[in-house]
Amino acid sequence: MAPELTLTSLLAMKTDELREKYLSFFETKGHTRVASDVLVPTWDPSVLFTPAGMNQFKDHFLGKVKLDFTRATTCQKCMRTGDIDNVGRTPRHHTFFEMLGNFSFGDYFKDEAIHWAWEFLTDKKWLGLPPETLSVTVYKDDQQAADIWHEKIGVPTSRISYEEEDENFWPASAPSQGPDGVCGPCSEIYYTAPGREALEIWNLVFTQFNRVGDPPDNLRPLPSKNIDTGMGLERTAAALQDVETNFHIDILMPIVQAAAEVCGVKYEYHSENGRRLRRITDHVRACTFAVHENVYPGANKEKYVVKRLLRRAVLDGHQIGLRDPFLCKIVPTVVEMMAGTYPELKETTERVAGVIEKEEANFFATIDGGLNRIEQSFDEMRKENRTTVDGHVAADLYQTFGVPPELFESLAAEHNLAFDWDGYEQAMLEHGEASGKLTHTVMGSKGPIDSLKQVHHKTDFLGYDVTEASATVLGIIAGKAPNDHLCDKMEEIGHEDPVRIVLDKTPFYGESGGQVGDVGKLMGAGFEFDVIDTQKDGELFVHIGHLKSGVMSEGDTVQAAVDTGRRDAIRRAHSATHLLHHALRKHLGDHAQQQGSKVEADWLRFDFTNLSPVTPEQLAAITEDVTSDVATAAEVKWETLPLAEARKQGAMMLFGEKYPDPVRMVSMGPLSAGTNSRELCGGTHLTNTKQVGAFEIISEEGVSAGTRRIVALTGQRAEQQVVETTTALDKTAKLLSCAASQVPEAVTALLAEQRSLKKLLSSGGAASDEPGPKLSSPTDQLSYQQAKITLTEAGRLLSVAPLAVPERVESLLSEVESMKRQLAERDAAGPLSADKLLESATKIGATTVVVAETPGAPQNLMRQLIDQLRAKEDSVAVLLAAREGDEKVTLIAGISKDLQQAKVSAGKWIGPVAKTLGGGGGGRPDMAQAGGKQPEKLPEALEVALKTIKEMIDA
RNA sequence: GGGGCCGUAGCUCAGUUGGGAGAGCGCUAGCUUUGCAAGCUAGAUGUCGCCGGUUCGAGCCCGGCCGGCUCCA
Repeated sequence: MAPELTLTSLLAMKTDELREKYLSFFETKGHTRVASDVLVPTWDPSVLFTPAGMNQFKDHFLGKVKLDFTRATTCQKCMRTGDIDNVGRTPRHHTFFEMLGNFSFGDYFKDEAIHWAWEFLTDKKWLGLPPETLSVTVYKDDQQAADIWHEKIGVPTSRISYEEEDENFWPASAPSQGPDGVCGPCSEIYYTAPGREALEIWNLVFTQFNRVGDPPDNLRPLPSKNIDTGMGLERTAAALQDVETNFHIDILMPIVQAAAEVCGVKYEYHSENGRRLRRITDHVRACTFAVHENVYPGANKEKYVVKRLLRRAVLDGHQIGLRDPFLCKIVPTVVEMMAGTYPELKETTERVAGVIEKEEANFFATIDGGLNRIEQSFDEMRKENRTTVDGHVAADLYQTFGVPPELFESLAAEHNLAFDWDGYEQAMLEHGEASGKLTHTVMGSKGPIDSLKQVHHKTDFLGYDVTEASATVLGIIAGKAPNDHLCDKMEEIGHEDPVRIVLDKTPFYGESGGQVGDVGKLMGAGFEFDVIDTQKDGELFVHIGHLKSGVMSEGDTVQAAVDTGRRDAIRRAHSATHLLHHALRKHLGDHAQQQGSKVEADWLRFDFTNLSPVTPEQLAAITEDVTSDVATAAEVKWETLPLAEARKQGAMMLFGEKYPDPVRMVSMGPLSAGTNSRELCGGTHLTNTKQVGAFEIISEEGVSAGTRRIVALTGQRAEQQVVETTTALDKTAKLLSCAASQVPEAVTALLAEQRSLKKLLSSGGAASDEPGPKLSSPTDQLSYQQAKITLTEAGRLLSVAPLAVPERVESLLSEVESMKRQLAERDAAGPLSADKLLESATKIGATTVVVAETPGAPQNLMRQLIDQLRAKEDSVAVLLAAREGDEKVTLIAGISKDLQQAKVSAGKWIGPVAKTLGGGGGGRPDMAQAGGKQPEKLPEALEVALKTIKEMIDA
């Protein structure tokens, strides 16, 4: 052998070439090449990201779906964040990576899997690795695999090792520790390049057991055995290209270099910056794919993971010395490197970079704020002479303000302070506990639904064509998970927990694609069942509800009837959703893609991508568009056609949705603009847009950064909304006695009047009669759209919901009225002044005592008068009282400094006075305030005031 | 889904058993200077996020809602 020659030829093996070779090799072995599933499989609630190649085949393995093929091969985009701390530090760890795999669903097993793996690795036509560079491991009890490797393939026993269940079993340690369900031994293949350590490149999983309970004898053979293998693309490429880390392979090194350039540093493998650049490379690649699939950084679930990945990478940049967004500049390189296999990335490069840039800027701002908080914390530590940063404090700062502990630590080091990582970890653990845990659904779990799936696979959906049909009861499930169970029959009426019924076919729509499930009735011989919701579990439709009368048994024939009134309302809302989507893209641009939607009876919620709020004018234009689309009476059609054909016709496709092939395409048009709406959609629709009836947008709001939400109504609910809006505006106009169009002006004027009255009252000035703005008589007619904008505008001015405007205006008017009354009262009592008060003063020794009522005086004025009196007289005690309406009295007392020194207190003085009035009060020694609820006792109270101050001064 | 923090002048924020809404920057005017930067003096600007409760009295206490930030799962 000439290793140099081999090496040279291997060096030419590019990553893209390896991927292609793998897939075509298994195609020659009868495998169907299946495209990579999405990275964020929203169809699978048990995971946030696709963790392995087998994920998209879960149901295939479990026999829950009808199989179109029994052998498949894929290159799957994957993401794992479990070992996130190791990324960049070790040669192999990634968050985002690609996994090559071949799968058998009850088809071939161990023998073929091992033979083909060997052939692919060693045959000159494929990878052509020298056999002596390969070694394998098997599970200690899997002599069958060991025999195949040794006797059939010819691997010497010296290169076959036996491993424990924690290493060579899937799931790890399943035999002794569980979980129950399908599992099996694995066999790993290692490659040892000249001068390098052995590297695991391929794991063959032989799922052949069903685990039932604890050992012994808990592994039962599966009737149908499966093969699930995984070859790490990056690590195998690294081995073939003879580089020391995955990050140096042909598709990753250019990203590392781009990162180095953007960060303005030189890339060195063994350096802190080297680790940082590799981490940046990994994270920006992961985020590019995630954002491409419309998963934006956010507060929940996968969105949160994306956010955390981005922030980690930004923090690395920050510690390198960057202060402005930079990750976004690496995105084009990522796309360039990955576009060979994933050309769709090119279509969204700009948007992806934009989203990343925004989040980066956001985080730099968070860091800035954090720096101040960290400095404050150092100040406190200096005061208390501590030299170690309290981990709990750091965790608190992180949890509350997002201050990264790494940042805290490095600044602490600069101040020569230690950092308590143990305390930090502990605090974070406590926080995790406090935040609660999420229960994961275990693969291969044995719920009653799963048992049904094994037998029946699917319910036929008839609801596109009919709303009533005869069907057979396949299963009745009662009780709450995990204690739910299948029943042969049920007769209990009035049970509290809903029962779930599975039928062989049904007109009921199961909740999916944002559309809620149908309600209705199942009727059979002598029984009646109320369906309150319909859900889908896999391809089974589950009718949830209550038995109303009779006895229902498995195998019974039922007449299933959907509540058609509600169904029609849902159809209106769903078709209107498509029209709205279409109009949004026309007015805002093609980026206004659906992010999520919910369709109920005559009610719809639509989330879409848009960076800024939609203006009222845009909303009006969008509403008008939809309304005229409705008026156009365009035909609504649906057809089932191949995915590729639908794409060609320009159907809108959404990420994160798993489209079957063929797909169902819903078309409407031609619409008012002459274009058509085409969406892939499984929902129920109208046959003509005219049937939508009325359409009304009732709100537009932000739901997370870069995403807006519109809520709208259709049919009667929309009409009712129109009436309510019109009525509210008319009522407001009447209250303000102005024309509807002038409501905003009138509201502004009213607010101004309220403000100036408030000011007048508190300043003690005289009332002035400013005429309000001249408004025309209430006769003009507004179009509905104008009326809506007008009312919304008024609502904005008053900071209340549009429909709450009349109420708010009414209360404003009455407030203004009462202030005017108060002003008038004060004017009637004549002007108040310190001199005038002095006229009624009495003397107690050297002290001037003023106890008086100051009608209509607000608190502020009373204080001013007291201050004036204190300035005029050397020794003075003042107590003023003013009625507020018929039920309240306000008292304010103040005394001069000499009296305070003589231990006289305004607070103590005012107490008994307030008590006389049925109130209480207090304050500082020099100035006190109190109130009472019985104005009629004011004269008596003033007597008490005089008496009390006399006693205090004399004492 | 759950935890924490924040919402006070145009901006950044302070507001201490609940008792006169503040500072700095910015803004306007005047003064000073040959001019600029700046300096001095005076002044204006607030539904204290919204709604309700407790209280004689709430920016402050309690409850609900809205908005923003943040962490955990």
